Amino acid sequence: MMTDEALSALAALAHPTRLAAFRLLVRHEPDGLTTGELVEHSGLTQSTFSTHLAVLAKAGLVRSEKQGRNQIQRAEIGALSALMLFLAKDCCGGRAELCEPLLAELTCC
Amino acid sequence: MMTDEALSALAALAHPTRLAAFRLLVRHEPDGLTTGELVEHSGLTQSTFSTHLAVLAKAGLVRSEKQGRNQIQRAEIGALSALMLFLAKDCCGGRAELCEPLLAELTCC
DNA sequence: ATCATCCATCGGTAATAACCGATAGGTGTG
DNA sequence: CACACCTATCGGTTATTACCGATGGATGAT
Repeated sequence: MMTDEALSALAALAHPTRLAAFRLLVRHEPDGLTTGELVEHSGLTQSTFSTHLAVLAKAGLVRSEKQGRNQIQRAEIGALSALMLFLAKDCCGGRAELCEPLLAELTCC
Repeated sequence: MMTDEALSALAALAHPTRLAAFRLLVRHEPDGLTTGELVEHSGLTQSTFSTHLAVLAKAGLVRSEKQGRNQIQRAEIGALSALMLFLAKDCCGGRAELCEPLLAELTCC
């Protein structure tokens, strides 16, 4: 993952509405949710939420698929993994000792 | 890590200058760098960079320590780990199979 | 004591992002 | 074909953020 991709992923998640939507989508993998359901959860206007969704999509964190007249949204777990790997390499690159506690916590969950 | 903390950490890292500074600090653990050195790397004004540094500090990603008339900045690896754990729990919570590839990559680095 | 250095904060401007209502393009239904 | 529904995009306003120069407090050197 390039720095620019990481930046847009970070920016996409750095918003309450988008982070909540993304986490909700992760919990609904692999079925996904329709845009309308996400809008309801967000409490925002359909148009406002749509732009948030576009940010997530542009960052590669969410992919959408048309199903009838609904749009199914799904979390792109691979993008999340890539982002975490990007962050992890900052400390693990050459200094694995710094990441050891992190790995210990991750493997237990 | 609470959602608000994760949000401020994400927002702090979602900026080219701040992400670069943070990564640089991680690479210079545990010695740290002075604010002046970071300013040089950033290519920005001292005042502008100082506000960026404040964002990182407020998010708990950087802690500073006074040393003479210099201010030594250090990356807070624990905060990075906490953020990654926060993100990881989204997919690992109840569905460890999604995080398996991530863990495989992490343990190898 | 004086002076230079380092850095945080203030004031102000310009750019960016968030939000809404309204519109319009598709898609299924009657 | 007409109609209702779902969703993306446009136009415009407001709020937030980024950036700079300038100021001032603190520290070390002369």
